[in-house]
Amino acid sequence: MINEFDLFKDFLRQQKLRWTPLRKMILDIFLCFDGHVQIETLHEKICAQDPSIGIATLYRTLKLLIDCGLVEAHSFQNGKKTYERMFHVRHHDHLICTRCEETVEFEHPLIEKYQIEICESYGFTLKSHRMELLGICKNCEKSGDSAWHLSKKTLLQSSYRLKQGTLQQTTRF
Amino acid sequence: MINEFDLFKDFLRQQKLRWTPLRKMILDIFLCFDGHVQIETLHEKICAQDPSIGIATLYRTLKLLIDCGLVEAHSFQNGKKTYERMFHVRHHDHLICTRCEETVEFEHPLIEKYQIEICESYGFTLKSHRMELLGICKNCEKSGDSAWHLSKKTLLQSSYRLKQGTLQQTTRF
DNA sequence: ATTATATTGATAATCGTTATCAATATTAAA
DNA sequence: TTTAATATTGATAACGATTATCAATATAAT
Repeated sequence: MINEFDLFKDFLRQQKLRWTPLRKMILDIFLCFDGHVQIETLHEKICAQDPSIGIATLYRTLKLLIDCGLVEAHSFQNGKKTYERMFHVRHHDHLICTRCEETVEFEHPLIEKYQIEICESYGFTLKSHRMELLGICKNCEKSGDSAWHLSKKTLLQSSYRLKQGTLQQTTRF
Repeated sequence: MINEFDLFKDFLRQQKLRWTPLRKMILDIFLCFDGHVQIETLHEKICAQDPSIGIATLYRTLKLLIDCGLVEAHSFQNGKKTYERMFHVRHHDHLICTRCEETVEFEHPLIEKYQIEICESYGFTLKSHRMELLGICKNCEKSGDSAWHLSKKTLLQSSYRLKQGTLQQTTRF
């Protein structure tokens, strides 16, 4: 049964690139993680094994892993990307609380089925998908906050900082 | 019937912020666009009316529009964000070609229904969702690239450039 | 062996986005 | 109205994640 390492090796050979100890190590460490990993996290774990490894190599290797389909990159609002294993994992989607950021993974076979139908009707070949349900979890709902949930950034704008003392009153009405 | 301008005005008043001609103008221009708009596009159109307006104000105003729920930001792989109108528009999801980035909007009532069920079963209150189906559109499928679809970035890496002449052979096998 | 090519780490560059700041405009208070 | 307080704005510096560059080294092909 083919595994990630074989697939990566094949890919590299086809591209006339090289299967190096470093690339093996990075793939190895990447596969330790489930779900979405950030570069930072990977880099820390890699440095624990060998601190001499540069961040550029990590980015480069991840790009190769993406190109050969083992990994998928996702962009988030904070400007960072996360990298997700795409081989030998059961697909799942995310339910995210927008207040506390609690995340629940779920899957729903019927939704998947309709996704395929939709793609076909537009002449697309479905490769993957991302579905995020954004809501408020039970706990946060109970502790009921303001109607406008301001971003931290906005709240910290200079003009807001001046009236920091009264902020609480102005944001809940 | 309440409109975007009233809603924004209300929001600003509640936050003790000001309803200025500039903010009106930016909202006005933003609403000219359907679907996803990039900062760049907005800035061009705004500068056509008044070239003295700084990009920082545009970012700031967009953040306010996000905070009051009129706009939603999406992050894309190229590191740019797009801004999408979220009021008085029918909700839709996206079908995206990962090769040419062509985007199709669609909606599917049954999927929406299941989403609500899922949320309820986890005790979440659904506020919004994002669903992106990633695939290959008909055109790109036809022009059939290699099994490994290399990112432009990877192809332009220095080591690849050296064998540029033979690139075509090495990438399709 | 010798040559050609790929890999690596260090670090500079890039680029979208944010923060800072001084000048100006607006609102509130007197 | 005058004055004080606060918000807005534009220019531009700073930031931070990612990428490109380059010289040194490693690996493969001949």
